[in-house]
Amino acid sequence: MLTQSEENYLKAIYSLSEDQKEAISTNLLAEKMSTKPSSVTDMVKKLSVKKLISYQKYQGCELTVVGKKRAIQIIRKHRLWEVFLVNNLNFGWDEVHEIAEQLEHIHSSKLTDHLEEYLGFPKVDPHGDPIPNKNGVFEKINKSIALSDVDTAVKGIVVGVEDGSSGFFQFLKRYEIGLGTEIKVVEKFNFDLSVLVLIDGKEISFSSVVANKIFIQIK
Amino acid sequence: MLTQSEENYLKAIYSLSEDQKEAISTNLLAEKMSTKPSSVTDMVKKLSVKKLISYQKYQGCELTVVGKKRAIQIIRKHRLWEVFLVNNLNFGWDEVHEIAEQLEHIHSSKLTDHLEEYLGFPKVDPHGDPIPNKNGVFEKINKSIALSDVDTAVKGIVVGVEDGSSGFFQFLKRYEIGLGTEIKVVEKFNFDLSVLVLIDGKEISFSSVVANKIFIQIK
DNA sequence: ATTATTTTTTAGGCATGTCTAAAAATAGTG
DNA sequence: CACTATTTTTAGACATGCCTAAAAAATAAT
Ligand SMILES: [Mn+2]
Ligand SMILES: [Mn+2]
Ligand SMILES: [Mn+2]
Ligand SMILES: [Mn+2]
Repeated sequence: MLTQSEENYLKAIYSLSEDQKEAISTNLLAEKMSTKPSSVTDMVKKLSVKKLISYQKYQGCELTVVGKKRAIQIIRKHRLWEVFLVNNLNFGWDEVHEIAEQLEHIHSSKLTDHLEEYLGFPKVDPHGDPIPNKNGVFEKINKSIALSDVDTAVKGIVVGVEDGSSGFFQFLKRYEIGLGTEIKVVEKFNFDLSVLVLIDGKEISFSSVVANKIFIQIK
Repeated sequence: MLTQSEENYLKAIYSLSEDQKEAISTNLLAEKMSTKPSSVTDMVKKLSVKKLISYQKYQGCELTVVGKKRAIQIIRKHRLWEVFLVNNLNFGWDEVHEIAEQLEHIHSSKLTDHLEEYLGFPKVDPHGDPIPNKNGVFEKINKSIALSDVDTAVKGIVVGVEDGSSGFFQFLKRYEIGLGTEIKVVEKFNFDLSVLVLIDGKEISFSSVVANKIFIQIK
């Protein structure tokens, strides 16, 4: 049985591995976990002994096949609970992440599977992220593109946002942006990487920080 | 924010306080928590500093008003989740306790309240135990009586069972006993405190252990 | 190739929650 | 009222997960 901390490390390593093929460095993982590199070293040693990651001193770490499966199961639980909170308990999509961070650590595969069935085997969570099935399989249908990478004059609909701070969700709510919102890129400014977009007839300027976190699907 | 361990101690103290008016002794609490008296001493000191219990060396402990409220909120969550698991996720009443032991520690009063509403403000959990409302108020309608205390020839229907091991639930399932089952006490044996009962036309002998855990309502 | 910088690990410490063994306090008995 | 038995607390230890400060290794720069 893994501790919550161990599970959170596995999730973090998995998440970072999606962005890069190479091993995850101690410092990068420390950053992600909001902790100190020395703490990370302690933990990767432990996870390595448990064969959940491969780790060589000074060489960073990578999930083993078993470790990756564990990570995906935790993500599965996280996203299923988020669906439940939004669809059934009337939470906003901006309120569920923190609670799901707790619920993802409940140990009962039967619970997870029954919940999935109860929810009608959803394919994506409220933020547009795919939900792995019982066997850890999920489609990376996310051929979405960050607003910052969209060409001028191109439009699309929001299919995902990066799991971020509650401040970011507040921001989205303020501008009435959610899954399905249509956004058109009007102009891009190189000097500060900001993006001028058109939403529901209104022009809005997004900073590069925001433009990097909103993902749209074109056509 | 309380740790899971602290919350479990509060629950245990509350539970023991229902059976006795006096302060809860260190040994009794250790027994209930399946831990050692020395560990209990450590914890009661901590809870005392936090003003959740009153505690004087060698004199046992009692919940403060604040501590009692906390305990009741945890019980509220436990029972609401049990209702959800049985009513919505198709779990059997004998399978939900362990999972609820985990779910009761999720910190979000909004979640609890939304769940309660979603479930339709249930008054009792799947084991017949009352569910406190948002303000910690609940009716002790449990004028039920343990089988061991029922007089000979008296009959009633099962309205509750003591939260016990999964072995106990297996036992109940084997004899097809659930909420609503009619049981008649045929004879009581003083030499071993066993009870001979009649269920659905069949005579069964219950040990005193079992007779103490099944609660029926008469007439 | 040597020095400087950055990254990573080690060493030692702290808080939580548990344990065993021993000491202290309380309760029970004649 | 002493003496014993039980209960409870203390002392010291261990595992987990985190920290700071210092040492060691790897990487970059001169
Ligand atoms: Mn999330
Ligand atoms: Mn988490
Ligand atoms: Mn229960
Ligand atoms: Mn619990």
